[in-house]
Amino acid sequence: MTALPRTRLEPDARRRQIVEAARTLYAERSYDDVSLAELARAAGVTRGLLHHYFGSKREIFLAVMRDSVLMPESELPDLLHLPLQERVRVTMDWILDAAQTYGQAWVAASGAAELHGESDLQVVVDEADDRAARLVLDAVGMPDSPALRARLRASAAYVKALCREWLQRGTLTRDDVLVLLTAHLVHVLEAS
Amino acid sequence: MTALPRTRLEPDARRRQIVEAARTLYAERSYDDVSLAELARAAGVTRGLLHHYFGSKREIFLAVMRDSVLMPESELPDLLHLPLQERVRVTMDWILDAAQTYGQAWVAASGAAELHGESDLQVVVDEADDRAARLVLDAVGMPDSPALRARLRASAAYVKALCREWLQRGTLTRDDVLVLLTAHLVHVLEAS
DNA sequence: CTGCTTGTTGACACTTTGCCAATAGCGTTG
DNA sequence: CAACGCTATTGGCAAAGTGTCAACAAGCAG
Repeated sequence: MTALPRTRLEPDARRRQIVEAARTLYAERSYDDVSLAELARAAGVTRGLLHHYFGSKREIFLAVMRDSVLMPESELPDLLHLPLQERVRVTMDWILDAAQTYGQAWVAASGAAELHGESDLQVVVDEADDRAARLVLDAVGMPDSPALRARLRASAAYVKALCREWLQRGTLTRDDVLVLLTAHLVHVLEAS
Repeated sequence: MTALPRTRLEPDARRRQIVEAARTLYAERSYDDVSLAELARAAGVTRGLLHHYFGSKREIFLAVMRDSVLMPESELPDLLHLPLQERVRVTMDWILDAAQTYGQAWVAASGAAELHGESDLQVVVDEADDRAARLVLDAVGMPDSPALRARLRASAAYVKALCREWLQRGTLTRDDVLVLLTAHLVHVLEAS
């Protein structure tokens, strides 16, 4: 191994680079199949640096999750002139697009659990679901409230599970999912 | 450490004993916080034996999950004389009881994910959801079909997410959950 | 009592994580 | 332009963990 010239980066840039390399590895292999040594090699740095920036292996993993699990920012047009049913349908349609395009990790995050008490990962996923709930409320133009948010957080799990049936198992079509979700959300939102 | 007398057990009994000890530990601490050394101590055996029976640490974890994640067998009375809405409500009521009594792990298994490709844990949870789907179909007396099962598997994620809001966060009441679930499932089952 | 089957152990080899003092980019200053 | 200082980066050490295997012994059969 010929010693490479060591290059100095801004902390932010380095962090991003590491997270990016980690995301690539974690996309195909599981958490404990990927060692820090391998991750360091893939990122082009040494193990010491990983600890310097993230403190622990787990923390790197969580950093990857934190931004894999978030939905992209909504750029929906103003829908307030449409009836509720239609607002919901358009919003869900947008979400399904997002799931198909960016959401491999987001969708995958629904199923199995590294459960057991308040898992650190659980916290990350919960936060993401809460954001998704607010996003939907904003898109359909309904007032926020704790009770409604709780219902929508639970619905987020349903959305992800349906997307998994559609994208990973092929047991449902995109249209199946859209129809189910629209009806479901209309009901949840109207019951408030 | 005074050497304990070594006792010889039937393989099945030993396996159960180990899984039981592991479940207790995993109930409070996460997968990689619990070492095999500690697990062996808790089970009253040596590390070598753990590997002898399960082959790897991961396999022990999965064994614990496999029987934590299953719902108990249904012992519902025959509901076929009732209207669909009522059949669903009784079934959901029974599921909520089960969740409250046995289902800490089952509920927890909804949220965060040890995701990434086809995780081994994902497979276990999927299998459990599929069983739950069949259980519901049987209880409400509807014919099985791949499309309907797919919908119900996705609904299983929704059920668990609602139970988490109820049991772990306290953001919904048991009755909230029951009402939401009954309406949801009636809709899913009728749309077939 | 002797021998056999097989559940069980203890030690060894290897991998991995975490830690820390030493090194060296790169911008700043005189 | 040369010396300096800040700090990003490295390399090696120590502790802990997992997996493997040959040897040991509990309980049963003859």
